[in-house]
Amino acid sequence: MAKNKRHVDKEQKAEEIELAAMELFIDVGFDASSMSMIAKAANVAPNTLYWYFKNKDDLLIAVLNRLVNASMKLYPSMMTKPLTEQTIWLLNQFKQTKGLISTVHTRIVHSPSIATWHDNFHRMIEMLLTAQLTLNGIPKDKIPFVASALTFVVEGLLSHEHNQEEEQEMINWVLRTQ
Amino acid sequence: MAKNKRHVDKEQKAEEIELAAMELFIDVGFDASSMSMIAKAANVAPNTLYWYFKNKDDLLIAVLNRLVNASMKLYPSMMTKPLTEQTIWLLNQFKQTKGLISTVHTRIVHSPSIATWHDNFHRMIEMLLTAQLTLNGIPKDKIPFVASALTFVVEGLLSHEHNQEEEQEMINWVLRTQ
DNA sequence: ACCTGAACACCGTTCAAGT
DNA sequence: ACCTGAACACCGTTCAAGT
Repeated sequence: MAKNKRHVDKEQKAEEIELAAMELFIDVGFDASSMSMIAKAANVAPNTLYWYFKNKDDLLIAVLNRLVNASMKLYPSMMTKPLTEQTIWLLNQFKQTKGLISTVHTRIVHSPSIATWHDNFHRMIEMLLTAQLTLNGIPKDKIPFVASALTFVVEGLLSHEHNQEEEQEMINWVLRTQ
Repeated sequence: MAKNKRHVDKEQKAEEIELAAMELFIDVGFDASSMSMIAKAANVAPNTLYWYFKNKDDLLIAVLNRLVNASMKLYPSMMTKPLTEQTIWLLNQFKQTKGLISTVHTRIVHSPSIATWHDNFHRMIEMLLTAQLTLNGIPKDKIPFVASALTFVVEGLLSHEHNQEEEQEMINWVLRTQ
């Protein structure tokens, strides 16, 4: 049906825009990626972006979801590995989007939708960690604490350069807690 | 001498601008504080700011130095207290400038002077922590590690809401490491 | 429903001109 | 040396008009 085809086209166009935005956000950063640049990369007029996304923050959220989904798709194959290895893997996944993490933190104050996204993201990570820490025999009452500590260390390692040994050492140190 | 008086006036005007910028940066954030708003608050024309500061990032650096100096002026009275208490105090000092921390991290990529400032800031914190950890009998070879961990935990506690007990617990945990 | 040209208010910054 | 009015190129976003 024509109606269905149109729907598919809309999804496709939105995807093109999100992919163009994703590349620019990662390569040159959120602030330096103007809506005009994104539009040009997606072969549409600048204001066309506003047909698909309420504003630039909403486009950022779409891109963030895409990145998280891509990582989560790969995660099942890591799930059975040791927790240290899993954490290092997660760290490296996030490293590719280093810049977007501080962008999210900066925009939380001005954008309620970014704030909500950030909350949900941390809730998801917390659930994932809680499940894994339980499997690894961490005492139930210590889990929220270790999950927080692990989050802090990963974020810390993301925003300050450390070599691979130091990263290993810090992650192991958190996980040795009991 | 007239020459000297002129010099004093220049310092005073620069101070007024920095104080106006500081208030706005803290209250509404760096991005939301336009150069025009800052100029109005300092009773000068917008382009006058560029006589005193090369650009908006340089004005940010001046404000950051002001904030750090204000904290460091209070620090000596804390120096003799237990390390846990010192860290909590430091955490609370930084809490007032929560937003500027992620601003700095975001701008590092685009501004070499912000990047340099950030490096120097962490070098200073590292030195301060190294001295204090030594006084507290932490083994010499463990110090760089504990200093990093403490930095990560403080930054983590700054960007994610935690209650006072949790803050205490996390800081104690890092310091218990040996 | 989907897309665009043109415009809007604003941004950081520069420049020529004034004292 | 210090300050400004006016302008520049750009920004995110809106609106009226087209298909």
